[in-house]
Amino acid sequence: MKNDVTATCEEGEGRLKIIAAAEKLFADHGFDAVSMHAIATAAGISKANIYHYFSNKDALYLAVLQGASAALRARLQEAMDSRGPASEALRHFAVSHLRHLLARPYLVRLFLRELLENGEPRARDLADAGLADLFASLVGILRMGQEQGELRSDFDPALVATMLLGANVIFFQSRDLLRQYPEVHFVDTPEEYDLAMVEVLLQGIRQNPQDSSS
Amino acid sequence: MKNDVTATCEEGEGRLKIIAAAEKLFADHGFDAVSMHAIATAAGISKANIYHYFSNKDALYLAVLQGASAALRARLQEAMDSRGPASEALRHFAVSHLRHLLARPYLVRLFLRELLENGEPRARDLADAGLADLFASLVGILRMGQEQGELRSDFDPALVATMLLGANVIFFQSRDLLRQYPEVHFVDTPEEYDLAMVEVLLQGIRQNPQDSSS
DNA sequence: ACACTGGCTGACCGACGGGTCGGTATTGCT
DNA sequence: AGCAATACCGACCCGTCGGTCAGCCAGTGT
Repeated sequence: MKNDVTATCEEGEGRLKIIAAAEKLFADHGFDAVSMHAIATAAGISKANIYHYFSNKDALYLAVLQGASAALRARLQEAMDSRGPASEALRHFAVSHLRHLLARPYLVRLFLRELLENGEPRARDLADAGLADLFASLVGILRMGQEQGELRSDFDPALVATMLLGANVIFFQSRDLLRQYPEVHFVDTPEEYDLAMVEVLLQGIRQNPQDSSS
Repeated sequence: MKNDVTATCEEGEGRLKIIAAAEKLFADHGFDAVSMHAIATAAGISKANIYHYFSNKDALYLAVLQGASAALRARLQEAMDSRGPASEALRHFAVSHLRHLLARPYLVRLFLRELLENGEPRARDLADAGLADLFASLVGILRMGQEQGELRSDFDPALVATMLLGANVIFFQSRDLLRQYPEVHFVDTPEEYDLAMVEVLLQGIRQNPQDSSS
């Protein structure tokens, strides 16, 4: 025993290689479509060796999800600190959120997969908790904006939070698909997309009497 | 041969039972997690009998997807005929779209699953085509509204179409999750959600000088 | 009565899945 | 050096997978 605790979760070079390989494969193909042999090969080790680190396939999957959850939460923490006016906070949140989605596509797809699952719970709670965090923080921003009079108070913060999250998720999820349509020109500029999206949320799209220029 | 054509695709009682069972199972658990035996049991027939109707598992899956695609497209046709002012057309579209999503949750999850897939193409194109239809029709409505001066012309129709679709999809996808939060009270009233959502899109959420009452 | 045909089945096959076992290479401590 | 623990592997076990096959059992035309 060279150090105090090894049973927690950190350290372990081989472990990390396994998790990294499994993360990508699970995200790309789903739990059942990925064999332990495939993971082992991708990680450059033998299948039996995986069982040296993880008791079974579910445990490995859970570890991957937990790692993903921790990573995403950590990175999204930045998006969640809201300072300044609500409009600015919203813009910051949206752009930051989308950037993190795009930076970790495997983890995100892992989460979306879990959200779709209707059979084994496996790690639903983890995915749920992640989304709930985002949701709560967004609602907080909006409510603050309402209390300070910057935003109208006759709309449901939860509704707008859902819309913003939905806009980001669908952008992430159907980006490749949208890319095939030439009339869509925001596919490769996520920040632009998000800024315009937040602007629509903020200003609305209906022709307003007082602004008709540009 | 009691009737003219049997080789096309319709009719076939056993066939339909198989497809119905497979549809639910595939939507709930995904392609790889569902065994032919499970489908057979759910359909109340023997596994071998499935191969009497479908050449293999992929063919069955494809048939399910095609059926789903046809069903969804047919039902969504109603949502896509846009008459009247753009605002009304949008409301109609959104509510109708969401209603159809909620009425056929299995099919929809099947599609979302396919959209997530990154491995075998299997039936990506079908799912893609379905989404593209919706997208195109929505963009059409918005563009019309712009040309007729009802909507501002400085926003990207594709952007707003994406937002609306995203809002509906995320509502569908995370409905159960949202239900656990008491502050969210639109979970069980999809029409209300969609009307409010479209209203936000149309009117915006920023405090406008000219309207401050209710 | 007969054969024939289409819906249907249980028994079966090879392949591959997750998981185990016995054993070896490597490391680090004394 | 000796020793124990760790990291790792090839071979194997057994259940289940997708898929096949020979045949059963209605119905039905002759």
